[in-house]
Amino acid sequence: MTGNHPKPISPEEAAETLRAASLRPTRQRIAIAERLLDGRARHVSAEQLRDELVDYGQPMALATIYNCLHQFEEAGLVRPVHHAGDAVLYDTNLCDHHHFVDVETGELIDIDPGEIILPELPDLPDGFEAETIELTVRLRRKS
Amino acid sequence: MTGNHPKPISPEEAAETLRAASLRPTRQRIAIAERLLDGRARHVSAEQLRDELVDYGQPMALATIYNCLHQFEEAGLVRPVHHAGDAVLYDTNLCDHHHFVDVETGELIDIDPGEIILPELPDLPDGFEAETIELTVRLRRKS
DNA sequence: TTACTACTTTAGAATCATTCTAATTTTCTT
DNA sequence: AAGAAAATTAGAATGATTCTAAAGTAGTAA
Repeated sequence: MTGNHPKPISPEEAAETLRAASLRPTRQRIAIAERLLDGRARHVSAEQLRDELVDYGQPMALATIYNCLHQFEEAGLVRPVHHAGDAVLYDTNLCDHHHFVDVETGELIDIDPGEIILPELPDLPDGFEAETIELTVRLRRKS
Repeated sequence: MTGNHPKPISPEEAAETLRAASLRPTRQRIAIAERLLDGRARHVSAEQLRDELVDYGQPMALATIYNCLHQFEEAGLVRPVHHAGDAVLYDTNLCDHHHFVDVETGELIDIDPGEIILPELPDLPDGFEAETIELTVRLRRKS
């Protein structure tokens, strides 16, 4: 329902967000939170994030990045998107929203939420509840 | 638009379908076509298909299965679905349709097409054309 | 602060789906 | 039946992700 943080985040804010999520504010988690939870809608892979952390002066083990992304996911701070063939992308936009996918590059583009009126939820199979609903429009570059 | 074959397929029909798609009707491709193009809506991974082919008495190299699935895909005989984390599933239902995804198992269930009225396509980014549009409803088993 | 315990990070090995390679086999055409 | 082109194959290679076990760090209580 809600979920945009439209402003950048300081290390202190990052630590606070982590504590609120019951995650110890370690150096590594703070650095990642600063990068990802600044309110911009982004789609990053673990490897892209690693490169970004290197540039930012906070290199860390890839395993740590995977660990943190999973913990952030469980805490509801990011959301995985599995569309393109290869790597999972982590989406920092927590609002229900939709994606264009460039089928050639795997790149994701958010669809302006104002543009889409979702249909009503179909009847769900018994014993299940809906977690997310997402429209995906696969795009190909015109030749 | 169209695409359901609501009846089983014989080796001869399979060969014919392959020829129509400019694919040589080899033993392996025929065996796969018989399994996949019988009109049932299915979602199979390469490994599941291999197991099925073993049961069917037509074991073949996994590389061949991947090759064939790609060729079938290019020929428009099956469609890949990339939702669950791990393996790509090949969908034998070529009609535009939508999926429930069990987030725990990765299993796909077709959504009854009558249940969904798709919204209008949003404005596409310049230079792109839409290839497919798909709604995904992620489900979690109620506790 | 100190000491303790639980939690984190880490490098590197392991895994799993998928792709590649180079050699062998099969199909199609003559 | 023979030759050329295409397909299949086993096994190696790749790439994303996960696991493991050891070393480091944070929170806590005295």
